[in-house]
Amino acid sequence: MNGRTLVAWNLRRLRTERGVSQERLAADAGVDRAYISELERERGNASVDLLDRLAGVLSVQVSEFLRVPPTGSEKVKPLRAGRKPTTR
Amino acid sequence: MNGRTLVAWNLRRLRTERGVSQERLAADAGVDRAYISELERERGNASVDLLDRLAGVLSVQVSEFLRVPPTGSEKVKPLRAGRKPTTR
DNA sequence: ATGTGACTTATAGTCCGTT
DNA sequence: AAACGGACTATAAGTCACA
Repeated sequence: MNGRTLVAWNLRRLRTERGVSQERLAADAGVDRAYISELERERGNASVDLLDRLAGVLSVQVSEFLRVPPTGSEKVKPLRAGRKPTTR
Repeated sequence: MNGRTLVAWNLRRLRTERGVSQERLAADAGVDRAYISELERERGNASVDLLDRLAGVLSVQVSEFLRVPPTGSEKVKPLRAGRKPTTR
């Protein structure tokens, strides 16, 4: 998984986790809404400085953007038939 | 510690650990030698794609570049006078 | 609320050199 | 081998209108 994909994935994850819109995030970080959209679709190639600003707004470490997603979370894999998982 | 500083620190760390010159790393990653120098001195603001290429050459995950150095390794702090620390 | 295209401007990244 | 500068070129970053 390359860096650009990681950024896209994590950015969208962190943003939606917080229930904030691209518009809102963009405004808070002082970037353009269209660019956030591009980053989340892997069309933009963010600089470290930009990641820094976004990390600040989202209150996370910059490194969060390069975190590798746990296997199985990339595509929301359909569960294999069988015993229903116990609610942890 | 901001992203740019982390990249500078980790890039130099990973490169020197391997005993490779800026010139050599630059050539292998297909980037300019002068730019590697800038990155290590926090003057350059790398893009994620570039970090990707460097990570490839250095055989590490991209996230390595944003790893926070262990406390005490930033400046090679002079030891406080007193009991000599036991070799762990 | 997000995606996209067309456009501008700032800067990432190159290439030449010198110290 | 690395820091540093200047002049360049490619593209990140920002703006806007519209689907």
